[in-house]
Amino acid sequence: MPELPEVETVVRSILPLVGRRILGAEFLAARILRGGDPERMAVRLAGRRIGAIRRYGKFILMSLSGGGYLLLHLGMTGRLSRTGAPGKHTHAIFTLDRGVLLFDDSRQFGAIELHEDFPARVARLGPEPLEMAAEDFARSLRRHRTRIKALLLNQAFVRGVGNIYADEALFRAGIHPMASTARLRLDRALRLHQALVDVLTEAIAAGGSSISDYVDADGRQGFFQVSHRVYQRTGEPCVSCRAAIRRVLVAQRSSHFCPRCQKR
DNA sequence: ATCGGTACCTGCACGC
DNA sequence: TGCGTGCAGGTACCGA
Repeated sequence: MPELPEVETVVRSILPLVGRRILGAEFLAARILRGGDPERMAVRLAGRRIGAIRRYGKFILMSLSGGGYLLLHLGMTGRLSRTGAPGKHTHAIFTLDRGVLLFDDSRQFGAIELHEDFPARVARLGPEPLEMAAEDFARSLRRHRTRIKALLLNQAFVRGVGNIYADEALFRAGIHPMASTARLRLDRALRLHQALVDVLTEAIAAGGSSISDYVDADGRQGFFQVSHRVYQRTGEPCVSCRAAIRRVLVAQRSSHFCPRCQKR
């Protein structure tokens, strides 16, 4: 589900939680805590107030009173909800002084962590693509030796790009997903940066892509999926040249591209 | 230090 | 109807 635009939309939908106090927390699936102890974590959370809520790539970071951070990752199928009742895949229930926050995740790839210091795994992420200068993006890109699709998915290169927006940006830039980064000419690298900025900006404005069941914390769907030009359009005509969209595996991930418009 | 492959989990669509 | 297969927005870990 959630890449940068979806997580950004979710974060905006939970901004009303800033200033709320956590009265209690209940964790129903220990796996989501990644080794953390449910009981101890609940005790440590109780009584703390939610401060700033920020997105770092695909991570959601809430600062807490008394120092420390609650770190959330939605994985593939994670959802936050401020409304509705706990269901089959509800793994965490935060009871607040006003309202509630539920964490649902059918595939359990998501994570909830409590850190007393700024989390190292967040500090290790690459820059935000929307805050990065085009020249820095191009320079960094050409230092790597891999296929461009794999690099876009590498969160240490830029943070927040996932399978949908990698494919969509590559299409807009006319670059084949298997193109070699080291041999990509400067003008094409700069064009890719612009394509990435454009597609992410448009997707945020659309509230993200709702592929199967993605919704924000208020249950609202995104509608950028109707603007996808290649992602999951295998066999359909290219919006630009009518050639059939193809699908190949790059770094074990489906990659959708136009064989005529996108060059290596 | 980097890279590709695999594992982790559940649900769904599809063909037989 | 049921069963097997392949696929799905994610990251972490392994060995090369």
